Amino acid sequence: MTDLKEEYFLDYFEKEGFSRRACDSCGVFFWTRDDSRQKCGEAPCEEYEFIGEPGFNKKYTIDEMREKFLSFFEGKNHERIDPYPVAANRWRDDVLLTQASIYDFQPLVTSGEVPPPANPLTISQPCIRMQDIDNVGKTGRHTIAFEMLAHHAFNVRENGESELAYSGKIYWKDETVRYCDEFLREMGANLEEVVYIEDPWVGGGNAGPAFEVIYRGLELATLVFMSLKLDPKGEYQLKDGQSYSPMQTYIVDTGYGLERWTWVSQGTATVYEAIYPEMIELLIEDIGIQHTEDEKKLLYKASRLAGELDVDASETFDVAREKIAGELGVDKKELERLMTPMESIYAISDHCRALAFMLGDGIVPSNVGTGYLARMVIRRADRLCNSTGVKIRLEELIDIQAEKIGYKNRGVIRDIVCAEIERYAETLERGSRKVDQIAKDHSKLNKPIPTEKLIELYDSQGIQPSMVREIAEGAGATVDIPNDFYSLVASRHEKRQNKKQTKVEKFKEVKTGVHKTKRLYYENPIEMRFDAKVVDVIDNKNGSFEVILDRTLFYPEGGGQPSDIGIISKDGACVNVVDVQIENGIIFHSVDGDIAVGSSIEGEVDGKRRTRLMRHHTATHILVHSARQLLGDHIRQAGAQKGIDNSRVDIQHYRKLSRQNIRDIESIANDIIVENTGVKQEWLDRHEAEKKYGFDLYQGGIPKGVDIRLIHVAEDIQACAGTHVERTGDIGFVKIINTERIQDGVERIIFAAGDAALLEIQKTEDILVESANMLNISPGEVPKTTQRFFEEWKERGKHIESLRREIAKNRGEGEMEGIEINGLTIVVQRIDTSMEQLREIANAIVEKGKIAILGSGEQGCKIVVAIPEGKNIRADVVMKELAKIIGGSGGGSAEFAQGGGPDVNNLDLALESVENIIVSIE
RNA sequence: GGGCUCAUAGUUCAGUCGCAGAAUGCUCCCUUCGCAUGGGAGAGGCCCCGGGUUCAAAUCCCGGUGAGUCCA
Repeated sequence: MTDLKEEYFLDYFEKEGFSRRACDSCGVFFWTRDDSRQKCGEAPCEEYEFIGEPGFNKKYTIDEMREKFLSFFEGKNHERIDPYPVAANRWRDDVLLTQASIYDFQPLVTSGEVPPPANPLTISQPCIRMQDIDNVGKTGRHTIAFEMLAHHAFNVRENGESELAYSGKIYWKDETVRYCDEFLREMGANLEEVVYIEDPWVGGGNAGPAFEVIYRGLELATLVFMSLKLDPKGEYQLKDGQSYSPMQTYIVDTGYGLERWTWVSQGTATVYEAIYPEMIELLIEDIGIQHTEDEKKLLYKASRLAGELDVDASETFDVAREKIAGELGVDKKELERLMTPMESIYAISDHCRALAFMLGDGIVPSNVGTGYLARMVIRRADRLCNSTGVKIRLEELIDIQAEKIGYKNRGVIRDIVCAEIERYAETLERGSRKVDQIAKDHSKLNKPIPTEKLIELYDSQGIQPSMVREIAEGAGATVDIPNDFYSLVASRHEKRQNKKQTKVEKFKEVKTGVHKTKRLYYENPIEMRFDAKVVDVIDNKNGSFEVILDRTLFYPEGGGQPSDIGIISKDGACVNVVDVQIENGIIFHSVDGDIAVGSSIEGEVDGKRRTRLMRHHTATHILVHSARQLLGDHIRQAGAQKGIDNSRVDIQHYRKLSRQNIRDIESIANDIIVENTGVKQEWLDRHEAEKKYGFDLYQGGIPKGVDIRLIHVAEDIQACAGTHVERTGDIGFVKIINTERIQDGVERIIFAAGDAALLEIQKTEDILVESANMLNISPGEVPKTTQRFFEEWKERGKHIESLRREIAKNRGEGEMEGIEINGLTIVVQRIDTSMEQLREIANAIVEKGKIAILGSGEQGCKIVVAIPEGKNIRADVVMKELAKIIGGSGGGSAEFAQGGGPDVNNLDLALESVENIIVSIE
């Protein structure tokens, strides 16, 4: 086992006269030009030294700094790349948000499968990191939204396998550190004060040596040399306790914090004041904060000290704040009064910028995935605005940031925020009613609201414990919020089951020499017959075989399109193709009979089925495109499944689709079909495609490979591997059958196209006609008549009810003779009628001051016992005795009991026993 | 993707095997010049849908639908 120590001894350091030292304070190793340096230089080992004393030769705005960096590296032969969306799940499915520039190139570029868009390259990548959300505004340096300035170089080892998509060495550690020094020098930094800390980097299955670049207390950049991959047998053991071995590729992964560089150049008290001064000013004015000169000075000093705050390290903000107050010699309460609103303003500014990025890149608030993260941030910002007294509406604040970034979909962003705030207000309203109820209950009992209840309220209603306390105190109940509240919530979720589906390695035994199958279905999508040679056959030993052909028209399952089926025949004998799969470019035909390797065969695809699938596939593209035209650019496919009879496609949208929306989407889609435009396919280099059409290409998943296949339908372009009709008119027409909301922010559209659509319409029409026939009316009259019938039905129900009551009353008041037992008048009767009727009659008898014991032999055997108030006998006790006789049971209150049993034959016997029972009870 | 909670009068909710309830709104009457208010009477329910258990289900169990929410 080795560590990475020798990796840090660079020729560049030697040449430049750096020396390696260990920090007196924290013990880490670092490199410096200053022989007298004792400490690593990073907070908390040292204070921020640039506050009040800008560290560069000029103050930069965030935009100027970005441009400075990118053009610097362009000057060093790097190509400038456009930023990727912050929603990383638009091109990779293992993460939700973009958290670093290297995310843009994972996993396909870093593994060497796909070449980088340029090499070397430079980029300013917007990122969102939710991990630090609690620190935002308080530490002076944390933000959830930031831009990572970066330059990357993708290298391949000399003995690297030739099959990788790029090759050779661009540059490695010495050049990377030199670039960093040069850029710092150009900015006017004092290189004597720059420190390179050794800090091995580990993440996402990769690792490598890395430097943290520290200048005047602040980490300005991280230079990562990704060169290792997770390997249980690897020779390097790193800080995560895992073993790593060298990768075929080795990659320069740098990250320069745009906001921090801007901050150092300005020397403001916090990073926030450097990056969005206009917004902070706007908010201060809106809230109406006016600080005296003394207060300003105090805040300034406090901000500087706050750099040491870090919830991970210090126990709580409370403790840290006390320390600051002590150091400044002011009252903690007074300090809080000044700082809290400012901290809120900083956090609001940051959250709004994060939301502008998220919503601008098409994230729709939801209860799952990135949408959930967006929802959390919106709610947090909304709470901050309310508690701080911000009067400007949140959507306006977000819009300011969105405008600055330059998003075009600002109308939609505002609408999303409005909808989300509205919804949150409803949730809070609902929640506070619930809490109020609970609080009242507990204050009556004089008990505190238990923690268990708090957790349930948070988990299932989304009510913050602090809100529970607020409401509860108003209602006179007490609440104890445990310090580890959120970990208690987490432990409630811990019992997760890790049922990872391991893909059956069914095709493993295929010899490596087999070539990729030639895919004829792309060239001839309407051809259904073809000739081919059998390349290999796998016997599944259960009567089925996997046949590999040199070429095929059979479409393998993929992209939500089921596989083709059909037949393969040889000399008149044929086998059925029941399933088709693709693995590494080799297509496997699952058949129900053996065929000799090397034989020439004729294949025939089930054309009717395939035609329907193609229609549905093209219709899917058209529907998504139509929804996009109608509702906005945030509409994105969130999943799809093509079928034979109908298909479904899920789209992202922040409001429930209205009936009108559905009709509009339908008509736009059918207009495209009537136009009968051509459906074109195009193979394009993936980076070129992304550049040309954006990441909206990847609606139906992210394809593999260097070249990707694009499908053009009208103005719509999507990366897609499926089979399509040749012209939109071939679809016939498309009909939306139903829509449902499968998650917040995701609507499922179920539709049919062509003859399948006709069948679906006929089906619903049949239902209507059948209904109409039953009512003896024409279909057009169904709604009106049904309405009338329903009203009448209710009316009659009520009428019958009142008649029954009247009958019961009459019977109860009638000539029914009671028997006298121990001074009680008891009416014992068998009336074979419903339970309801028995009850009514019994009630009427009770009204007269008599006891009623009534039995019915209808639907089994029922008995009701009713006793007027004040009689010294319990109805439920009598009932129990009677029930025994009829083999059942019963119960109720002292005044009214019901029961029954299966033995109808014993009913009369039971009623005859009443006298004995009552006597025995007494 | 996983977990939790909820569904009852127009609305907000209580009820938790045994007669379908409250508050509010609505209609009418009384009080009042009128408004606010106060008093009285009344209408308003496939207790979300479908199965099961039970003598008996709004209530318990299973499935579905719809809504809310937490986590990855």
